[in-house]
Amino acid sequence: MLRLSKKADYGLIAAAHLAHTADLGCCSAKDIAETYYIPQQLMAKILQRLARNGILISQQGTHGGYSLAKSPSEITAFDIIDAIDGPVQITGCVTARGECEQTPNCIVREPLREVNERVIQALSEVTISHMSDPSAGLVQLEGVTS
Amino acid sequence: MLRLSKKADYGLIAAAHLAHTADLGCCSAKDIAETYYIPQQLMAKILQRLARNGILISQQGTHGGYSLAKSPSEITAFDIIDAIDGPVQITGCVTARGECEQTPNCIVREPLREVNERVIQALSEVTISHMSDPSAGLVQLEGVTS
DNA sequence: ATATATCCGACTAAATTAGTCGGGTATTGA
DNA sequence: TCAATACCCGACTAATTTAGTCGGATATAT
Repeated sequence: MLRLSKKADYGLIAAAHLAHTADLGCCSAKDIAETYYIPQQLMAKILQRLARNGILISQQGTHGGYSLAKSPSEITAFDIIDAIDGPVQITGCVTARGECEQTPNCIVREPLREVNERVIQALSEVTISHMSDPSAGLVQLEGVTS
Repeated sequence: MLRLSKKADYGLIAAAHLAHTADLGCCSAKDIAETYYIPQQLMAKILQRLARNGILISQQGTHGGYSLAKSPSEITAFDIIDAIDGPVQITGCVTARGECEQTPNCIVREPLREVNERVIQALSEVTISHMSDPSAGLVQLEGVTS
């Protein structure tokens, strides 16, 4: 249904939360999980992955936790989704070799590759600062129905 | 992984195929399925759904089959994906009421709603004629790193 | 009539995603 | 030093979604 995974959703929420509370020092996985009613261990796993991808900085030990590795305006929705869900690729065959052997005469590949890039572009235009400050909307779109 | 379903893929392929072969009269589900090595009954189901959504016209009987209901340039990738996979919504809560009860303080909803509209826009800009004629590329994008 | 097609809901199978478990390491503070 | 807290991480199970099948119906051209 062309929907983000829950994990990616949780990751975005967590990043926005960390941007919100940046001045209070770091937050633990537990803190964030409890705030948004997300399973603790799952939240932990997601934050670990974001840390491994250089999006968050982790601090171990008693008063440890996570904080953003960069300024909220330098972290995009794409970064987070890509880190958690793996590469964004609308169709299986946008880059892959070896998937479409059955359909060597595939006629939709190239146009969809371009769509894919546009989707990535859209995701890259939304930063965490957009998310932590709802009033900072994106450029207005015109005439998109549904 | 933010990927289209196979059904949607098959639907796009079928529509592009029908655009290609429009002058030869209609194609049966069997024809298309065999050409692209797609399970016949599955292809049939997909085409039925596209017909129900007014994207294809069906003709029953011995030399029946499907043909496009409109000109290839008037049918978009969005139309097909929407018909097959249901509404395009990146996050569960972009429109829904009653999903985010747990996270009433959700801070990512609005920015993601805007991203969602951009995705829809990107999908709406690709028509079947783009797909059936690979040389007719989209407007070039600049500087999107994958 | 019969062969070929669409039509459609219900079902099973496969794959993916969500979430859990268990055992580990680092850091702080009593 | 020791206990408490928190990150780290792979492997596992459960839930959900997607893919594909089955069976029986209707329409239509020859």
